[in-house]
Amino acid sequence: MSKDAISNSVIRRLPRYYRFLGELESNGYVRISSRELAEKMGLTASQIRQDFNCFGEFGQQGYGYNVSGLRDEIGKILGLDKTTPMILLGAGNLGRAIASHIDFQSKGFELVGIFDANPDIIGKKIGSITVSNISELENFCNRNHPVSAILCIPRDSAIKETERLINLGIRAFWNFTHYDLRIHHENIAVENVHLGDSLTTLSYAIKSDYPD
Amino acid sequence: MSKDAISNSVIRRLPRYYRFLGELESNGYVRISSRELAEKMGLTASQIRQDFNCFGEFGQQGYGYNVSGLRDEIGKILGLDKTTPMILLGAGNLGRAIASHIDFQSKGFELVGIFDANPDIIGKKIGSITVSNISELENFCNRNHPVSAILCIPRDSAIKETERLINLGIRAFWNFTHYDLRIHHENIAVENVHLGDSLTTLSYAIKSDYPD
DNA sequence: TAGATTGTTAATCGATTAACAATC
DNA sequence: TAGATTGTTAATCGATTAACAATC
Repeated sequence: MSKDAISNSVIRRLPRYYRFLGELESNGYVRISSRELAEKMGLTASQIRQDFNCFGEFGQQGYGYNVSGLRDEIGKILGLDKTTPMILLGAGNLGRAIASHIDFQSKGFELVGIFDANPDIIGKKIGSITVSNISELENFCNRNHPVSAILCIPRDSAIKETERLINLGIRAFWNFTHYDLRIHHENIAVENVHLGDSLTTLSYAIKSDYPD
Repeated sequence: MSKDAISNSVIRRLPRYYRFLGELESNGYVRISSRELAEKMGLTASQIRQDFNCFGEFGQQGYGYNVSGLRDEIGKILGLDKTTPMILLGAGNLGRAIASHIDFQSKGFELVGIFDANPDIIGKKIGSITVSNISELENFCNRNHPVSAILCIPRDSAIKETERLINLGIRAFWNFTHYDLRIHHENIAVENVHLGDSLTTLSYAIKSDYPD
């Protein structure tokens, strides 16, 4: 908002830059040129310089970029320097796996609550969090003010629960439902993850290679 | 290969068309115009017609598209009319969730084997499949000839296991490892899924909205 | 200073949108 | 036949790449 709107293509590359710079840092790199980074990432040096220049001048002519300095800058742009409370709806197979597999802290979030409707699951612990009855959502949100939510619930309940969550102050959705969330409210962010679409793309890749 | 190469942007939209057409079909739609489909999907009618015309003439002037006919055509393009055997490496939280959560059949695959190195997991059942010791991989592949693999293994073993799988005839990877697989062999397909990057993007969206 | 590499402008490429003749 | 909507060409827009002057 402060600068001209950054294009979506650039934003989507930032997490990958952040990851690569982290690896370089662990491997002892102190500086890196756009040319060398491009080689490692399979991009062009031009693109890398254009991307970084959307946000400011992070490099130094004749030297390149300071690896850890650049990583920190990108981390700040991505908002990884602050964490935001997040809740999970749906503690089935996928929900449980997400809750235990993802490193929320390093992605700018903190998982603070897990909710489900199934009595067999309510009360069980996932990591350090006890699964609550989804009817507790109102109480919980009024007390703890989470601003983001993961949706691992059945497709059919997605629309209804989304509306409910928006009314409770949720402003960002990480959606694993088999349903394309398209929010018409202002200032609400949605990241749809369609694992099925991803696998389907692989089917195309493998089968169109070897025509019969 | 038969036609001029289809651009990646088009391919990535096909699974979504396929999903929407399936829903329309369930809801009793027989025909649909590009204009109406565009509205429902949040695209332009132009784009939809351009996309479909990459593969042939699926519509009829003055009428539009036959919903189930069009869906079948796209299914065939995506290779969903045949299934291909797939194995899973790594039966931790995420691997188990993928194995039980994904409908492989409808995506053109059949899950035929699950492998892990952890003795606590080997021998356990996930759905109808018993987890095998990863040392059995050679035997299994020589007997069953899977052509695709899901990687839910730790980052560090990804490179080594990928090489091993390629030698065993695997031609497509669905990669959940925190590592960008870039295969230099010909005719090997990779679909990298970076859940962490997806969540990181959401951090950006939510935090850049409200500058401090 | 000379060499290296950025920041940035200009050129190219590809993808999306608009327009319309063909045709059901 | 008249109306609707496709298939397809042309125009626009945006993203990537190339080039180079600025500068460390």
